[in-house]
Amino acid sequence: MVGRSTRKKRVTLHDVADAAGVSIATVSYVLNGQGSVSEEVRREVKRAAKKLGYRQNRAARAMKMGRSNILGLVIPNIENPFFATLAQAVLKESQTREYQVFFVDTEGSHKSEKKAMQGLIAQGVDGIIVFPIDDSQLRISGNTEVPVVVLDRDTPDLDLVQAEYYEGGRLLAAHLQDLGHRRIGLLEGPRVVTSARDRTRGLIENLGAEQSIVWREEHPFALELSDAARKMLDRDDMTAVVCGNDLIAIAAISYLQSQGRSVPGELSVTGFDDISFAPMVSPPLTTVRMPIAGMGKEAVNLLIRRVQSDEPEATRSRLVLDVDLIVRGSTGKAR
Amino acid sequence: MVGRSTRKKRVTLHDVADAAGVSIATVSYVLNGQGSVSEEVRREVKRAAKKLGYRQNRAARAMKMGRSNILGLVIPNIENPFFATLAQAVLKESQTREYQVFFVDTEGSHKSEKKAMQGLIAQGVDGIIVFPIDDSQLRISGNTEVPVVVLDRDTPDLDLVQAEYYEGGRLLAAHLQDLGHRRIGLLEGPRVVTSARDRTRGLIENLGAEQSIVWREEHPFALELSDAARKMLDRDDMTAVVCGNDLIAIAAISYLQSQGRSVPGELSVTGFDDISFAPMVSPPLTTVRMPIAGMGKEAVNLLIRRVQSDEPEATRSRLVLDVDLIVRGSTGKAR
DNA sequence: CGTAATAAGTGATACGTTTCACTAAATAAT
DNA sequence: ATTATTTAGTGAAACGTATCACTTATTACG
Repeated sequence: MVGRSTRKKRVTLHDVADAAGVSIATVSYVLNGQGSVSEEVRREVKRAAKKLGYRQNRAARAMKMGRSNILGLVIPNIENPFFATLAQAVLKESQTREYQVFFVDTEGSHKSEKKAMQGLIAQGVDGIIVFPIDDSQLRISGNTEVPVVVLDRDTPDLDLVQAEYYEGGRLLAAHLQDLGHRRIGLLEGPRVVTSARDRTRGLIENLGAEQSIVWREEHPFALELSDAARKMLDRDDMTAVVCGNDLIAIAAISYLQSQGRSVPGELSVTGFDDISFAPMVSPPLTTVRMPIAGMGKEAVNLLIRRVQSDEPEATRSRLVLDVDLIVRGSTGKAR
Repeated sequence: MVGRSTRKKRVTLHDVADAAGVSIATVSYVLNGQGSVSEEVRREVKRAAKKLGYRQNRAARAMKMGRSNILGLVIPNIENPFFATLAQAVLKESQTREYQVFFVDTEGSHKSEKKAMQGLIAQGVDGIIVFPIDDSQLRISGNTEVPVVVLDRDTPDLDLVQAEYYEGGRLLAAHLQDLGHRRIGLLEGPRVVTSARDRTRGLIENLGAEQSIVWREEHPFALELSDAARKMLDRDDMTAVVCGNDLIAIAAISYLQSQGRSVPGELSVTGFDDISFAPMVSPPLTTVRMPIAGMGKEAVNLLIRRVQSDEPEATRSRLVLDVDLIVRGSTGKAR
């Protein structure tokens, strides 16, 4: 029955100053570790602040400073485990750097993506990390008022963090060649997405002389298989199916099995990303591991550096991270 | 070459007032649709505001109003698709209600959960939605300064949104009985979590006379199977395994299959939640569908109502949503 | 000892809003 | 014609913080 909720008034610098018998300027200096103030007073102020339960009013601080210590994070779909992992990394790194983050899930809508960016700027974020839906409106932020770091999609003028997609495609080509696969079906990601195109290029340009793509079909990065994809998967002229990402691969395997076809006995299937579910499906997925967490972390670092340096004209950064081939059970010797 | 990035000064009410030849008070009234101002002036002000590209400074507004229009969302692990879906719903509903949300992933750490709540309050959020890791420190927010809505975990004094867990357990019991399963293994969720206990209770208290739990093992809500769990799954005295949630079920199926045991031929397996992957694993998962999105949405509504009504002593709400049994391929007749 | 430099601390201002209290003009009521 | 009411608009005071410019006391320097 002690502390009956909802204290009416918030404790302010003023209150602390009164309690400690000093000026509010001094309190401010102490709490920010600035100015010159004796050890004695410093201790007393800290004691008073703690005792009264003082908490900085961030809104006031943000207004005074012109900086909010808030970042914006815009992603297409948090239900995709890839983005979940990415978001987690971004949040974690932001946390340790003392930034809070406004999170927006555009659910794949361009309109919502645009609105999100606008909204975040209006809210006064210091910077934005965005994983665009596709390449179609890269210029969203052409003349934006805050620093922006773009993930995955190559964008003129903006800082970029991405991975070695081409190399990932190459690794898959090599792996399938080792296993003796000659006729390959391709369930590629949206062509309007740079990173999807790069994977495909990496694959195709590194196929062995005897290997070939017997069919290819564009498919969204989602768990629900399109009719066209099903039709392709029903074909019998391939021994391996390369999928644009793990979600597509998982859906494909599920469909193939439902049709009574064995993976990898009859067909090998590969994914891309290595999301957390990849090892848990049956059979476990052979895939290309993306440095997802690393991308998130680097994006935050890049952005904060940009936010804190006042020279906005610093040259644009472009960070490209390594990928690895992870061989699991969904690929095997070609029959 | 038109708008060379980084405008130095932000446009303020002052600028708009000057441009429109009125006072800043008038501008404020117009932009907020308040006060009494002639249609003529109103138009002129709006025109000026648009022309200058005025954007409200939320920090200043928040300071003046004592409200930020920001909510906090605290969840244990965004990589769990359950939480991803939940987060998505919360974000979406907040968006439409014109709130931004600070997102914190505690990654299962109690310390981080506590810190998150503190941090959010310090940041000046208007309210917090929290899905606690477990019941251990419900009192995190006993005498908090902002409204809090708790998801899933029953907490004294705080608004609550949850689902019919007990009923979910009952549905599973009935389903397994229909299929003739008599000897059931139980891979239950953490006992320290109310909702996990309720599922188990619902199951056990509604078993038929001839049914029994032949073993039970506590297991975290995660994709990685514990050694103890593996040991239990190796046993041969059960015909069905009931899992605390879908993640555990997916992991269990994966393990069983790797041991050469067939699901549902030899063993039936059930999950709980109906996450997006549930239908895509092989075999597709029989599970209890949680109204995940509904929970998120209701939580936001509850919280905003609480935030906007200044009577904090309103009686505590408790919202319990329905669940459904979803029968898929992972359960079959007992052998 | 006189002066310069340093240390410790304070008052006041500005950040961009919202809103209260007020004026001045116009209109309505008696 | 006087008074009361409404309408349109303004000035100024907060909100809580950070920090500049300043004072006073202390120490260092030659």
